[in-house]
Amino acid sequence: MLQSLNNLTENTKIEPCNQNCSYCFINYSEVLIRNPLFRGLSNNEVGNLIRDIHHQVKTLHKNDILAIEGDSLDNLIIILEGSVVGDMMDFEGNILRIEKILAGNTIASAFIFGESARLPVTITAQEKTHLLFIQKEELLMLFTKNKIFLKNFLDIISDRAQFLRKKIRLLGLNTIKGKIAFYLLEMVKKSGSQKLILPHTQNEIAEMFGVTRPSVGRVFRELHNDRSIIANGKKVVILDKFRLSDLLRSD
Amino acid sequence: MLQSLNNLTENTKIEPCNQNCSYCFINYSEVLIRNPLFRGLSNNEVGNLIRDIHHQVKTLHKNDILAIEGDSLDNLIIILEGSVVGDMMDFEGNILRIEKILAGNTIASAFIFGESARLPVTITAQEKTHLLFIQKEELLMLFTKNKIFLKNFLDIISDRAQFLRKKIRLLGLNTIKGKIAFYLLEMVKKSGSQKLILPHTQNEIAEMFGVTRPSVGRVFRELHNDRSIIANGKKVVILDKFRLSDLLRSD
DNA sequence: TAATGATTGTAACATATGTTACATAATTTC
DNA sequence: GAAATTATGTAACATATGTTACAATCATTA
Repeated sequence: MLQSLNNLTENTKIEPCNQNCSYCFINYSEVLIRNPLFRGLSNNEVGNLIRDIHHQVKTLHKNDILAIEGDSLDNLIIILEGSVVGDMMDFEGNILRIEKILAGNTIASAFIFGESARLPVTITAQEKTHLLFIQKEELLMLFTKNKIFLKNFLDIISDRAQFLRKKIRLLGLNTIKGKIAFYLLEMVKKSGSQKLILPHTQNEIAEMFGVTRPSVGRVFRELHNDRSIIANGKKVVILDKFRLSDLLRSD
Repeated sequence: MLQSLNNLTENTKIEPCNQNCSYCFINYSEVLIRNPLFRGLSNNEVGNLIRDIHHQVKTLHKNDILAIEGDSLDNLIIILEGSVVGDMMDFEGNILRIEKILAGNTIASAFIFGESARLPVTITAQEKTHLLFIQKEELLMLFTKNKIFLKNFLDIISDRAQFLRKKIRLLGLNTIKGKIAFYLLEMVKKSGSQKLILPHTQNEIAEMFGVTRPSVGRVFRELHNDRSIIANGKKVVILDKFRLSDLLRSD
């Protein structure tokens, strides 16, 4: 942990780009083009947008901590390569994992403005990760220069709000069994199959919902015993999708 | 309930304004001026902004339902007078009260854009309420015309995101005792006194946190018994603020 | 003011979840 | 491939919370 913080100081120093940087455009244009922030803009337009602003690139190594929940947030942060996770933690060490964020997405974009712009979560790199930073003021300038860019940003923010809404609903209205049912149904949706190899350990699932690992195991056992699923470690076969849906106290 | 829906159809019909409406400006400029959306703009500028766009005013009576969670959201909605509450409900009738919103504020502003712009909560009037609607497309136009307006909107959205973040933290990392402690400490902060007359029934508090009313009563009793508070109906005296803080698994 | 409805207090019991500990199996590292 | 580490399964017990019910008190209405 202390070592990670040291790494942060030494190896993740911001590399400022100059005014007409082509490094980012050449190296990351593919990623940026795919970013929802630039949807509907041509390569040329994206290039111009980036070149016109002061941007910075930062590299994180696996397990590096970019910032702590509550740190001030003055930039839009785009993941160029790699992935990070966002966690909430309390002083007893309990972890609530909010999200894993992949390359091509932005970090905490809904939190950049406001009377006190602070990071909602602690950001940790899951692997070697490259991040592009755009200062808030530059961002505002881009909004006035390009309406599509502005609309894209607003769309992203509202999608993020929907994500937070879903989280609140899940945490506020569901039992652990409901939460696991939600998780399994999401995995089915993602993989398009009732036969799953879960991409998370029970511990990770527990962190997603702010519960304990043995409780996660217990719920899997109960679902197995009442024939909603066949559970064998990470291998899960969904037997009764409707019964899972019924566990989910949704709309 | 059915009666409320009928009321919605008959008495809350949108009153469209014409192109140069001065009705809204004359009647609601005081409220609008105070709205964070118009912060830093002169009366003149606010008047011009409103007059230039197609806006509508809608009236709700007490207990009228404006819209159901999941309904499509095509407008920015500003509360001119009155107040509403936003609730999430599941199919078993459990209610999670997200917020009471007062005049001078906007409803679900963070959710207006996005790939599927939908209301995050069911909106119910607490009293007779006047709402101003600005269509999404008009809003976008206003952003390009007035940078201050755009910045204000972005600030509001980020404040809303912070609100949602806090909600998630509270729901995901706290026991009922922690949630009540949070509630009491918030009331102390609002009133500036350790002697409180709570503005909510136990049932309302239960809805705020998605728990049951007897559990709320139990927690009050336990806090009373361990001398953190003196609780006598809605009258609460905080005896040990630090012990309450300790119950709150916060940062 | 009396009646009615809403709120609060609380008990007994049931259910859900956390805690702790240990054994076994699976995966990763050297 | 062996050793070390991590993940999973699970039990026993403790604690937190929900459910149901009823009595007492308070607030509102006629």
